[in-house]
Amino acid sequence: MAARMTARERVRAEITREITDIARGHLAEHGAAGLSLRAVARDMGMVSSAIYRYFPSRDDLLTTLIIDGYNAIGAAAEAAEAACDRTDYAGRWLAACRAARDWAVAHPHEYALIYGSPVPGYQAPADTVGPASRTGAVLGRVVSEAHAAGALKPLPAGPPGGQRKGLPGGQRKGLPGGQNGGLPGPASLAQDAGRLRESVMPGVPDQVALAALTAWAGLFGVISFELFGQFTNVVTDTPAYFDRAVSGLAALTGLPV
Amino acid sequence: MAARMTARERVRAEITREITDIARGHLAEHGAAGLSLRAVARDMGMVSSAIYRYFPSRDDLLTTLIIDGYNAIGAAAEAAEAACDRTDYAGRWLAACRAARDWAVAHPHEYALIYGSPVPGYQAPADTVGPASRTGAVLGRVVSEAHAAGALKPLPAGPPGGQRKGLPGGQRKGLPGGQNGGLPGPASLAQDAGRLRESVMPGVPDQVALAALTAWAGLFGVISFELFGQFTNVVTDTPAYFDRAVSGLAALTGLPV
DNA sequence: TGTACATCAGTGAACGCGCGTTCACTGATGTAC
DNA sequence: TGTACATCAGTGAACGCGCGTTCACTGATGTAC
Repeated sequence: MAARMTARERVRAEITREITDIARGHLAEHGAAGLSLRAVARDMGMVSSAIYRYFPSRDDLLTTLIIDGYNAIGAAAEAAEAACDRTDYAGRWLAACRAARDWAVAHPHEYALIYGSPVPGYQAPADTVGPASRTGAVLGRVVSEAHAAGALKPLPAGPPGGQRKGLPGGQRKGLPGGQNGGLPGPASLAQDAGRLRESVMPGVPDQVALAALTAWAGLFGVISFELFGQFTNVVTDTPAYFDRAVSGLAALTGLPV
Repeated sequence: MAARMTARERVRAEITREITDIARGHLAEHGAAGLSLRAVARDMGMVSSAIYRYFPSRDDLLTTLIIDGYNAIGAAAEAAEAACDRTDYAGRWLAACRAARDWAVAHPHEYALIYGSPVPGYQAPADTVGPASRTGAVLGRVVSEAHAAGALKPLPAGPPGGQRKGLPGGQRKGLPGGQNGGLPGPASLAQDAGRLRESVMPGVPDQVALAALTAWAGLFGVISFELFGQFTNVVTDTPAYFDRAVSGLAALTGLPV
């Protein structure tokens, strides 16, 4: 990216990009588990060992693809949201969600790589967490700005005491008891909500933060169901259904839909 | 299962079960893409070609595991829901959701096999669709029985005309125009809702059917986020958060939470 | 500007591994008379 | 109850394939003086 680059450096950057592009193509054909350095090398017209000048191992190539994927879907959501009227909070929410879905539909295997089953034997390094949070951060910003502007509808109060009445047969696994002074659910949830407030949703109440978290997970549930085939023979007009679904999810947070 | 079985048939059933059990174990260690007939045969103390007496190909073994997985999570949800007071609709919903999550947490790789990224190169045959719908059917039954009993809160009316106002830049892909007489979204969605009514949610209004669909997708979004690592460093008390989340999703349908 | 040396990209062979599937075969178990 | 034949489970060898990674190497490109 720096202006001063030797010819060698420029060629190196170019070839690195070419490798990741070809790897993305293979991802689309054979999935993450089928991504092979040898196959990429073949498509590059190189001998397989030459790839090791650019990526020290297959997992490093995968990591690059994962980070690129998170950045791409995050950037799409950011750009769509940024193009909206600042006071149209529901519009901003919807735009971000649509952008995420559009990217996913256009790049189903990259989507599966980042939001699908973990790749067996692969451990995501710490560099992925920043990019991974971009899309959620967009959604969080919309909610917290709506809250700051007083544009959120009030939510119905949560269940008193936080923990629901038990089921017959008591099949809920107990929480590690007691360290929050007898109200295990709420205290720990308040901590989680506090962390969300600090990172992506400044100023919002616990309830709103947790609802936004659910809306975020729900968004990707809907996208995954569409892409992974659960909606086959169930939803035919997926774009129309998607708009409905994410409007419903937005309502969980109090956004005026 | 029939009472009359020859010794040979019983042995065959037993060994078939043993193969799937071992295969499930391998799934847990190496993921779906790493499931190998040879490895299963090794663990059985058989030569690899012997497996072909029981499964004609690797894909058939995978199909069996997929069907078993759907049946297992569906049966868990059914049993938990059946144990509840029939008029406690929110309790029935929560019980089914918790059972689904508990099963998923206990069988993460089987869960990934059925609700994660599609296995590359594998095409799910028609036998999977029945079992695949069991969990959703439980949730749908709760909602439709609650509706029949008049226990659902009324939902706010959907957006008039169904289709939201466009985004700046008009990035929505157009629906194939016109065949529903100018209101593309709602008419097609009404069809989808009608199909849901016929299959799993008799008697409910379109809006409720679509909301239940979103709640269903949202449930698995939350489970997937937990299992696939998206909640790492975000949610610490996952059981407590899960209860909150699925209560929120239930509210989308009008269930009294 | 020219030369000597260091750095780097790419080669080609090899290591050691695992995979799905086919095939002709041996024995054991079941069935019909 | 006993025998002849058919069915089936499991064997062992083989086919043809692909994989990640290492290593000593050749040339080309860059750098320091």
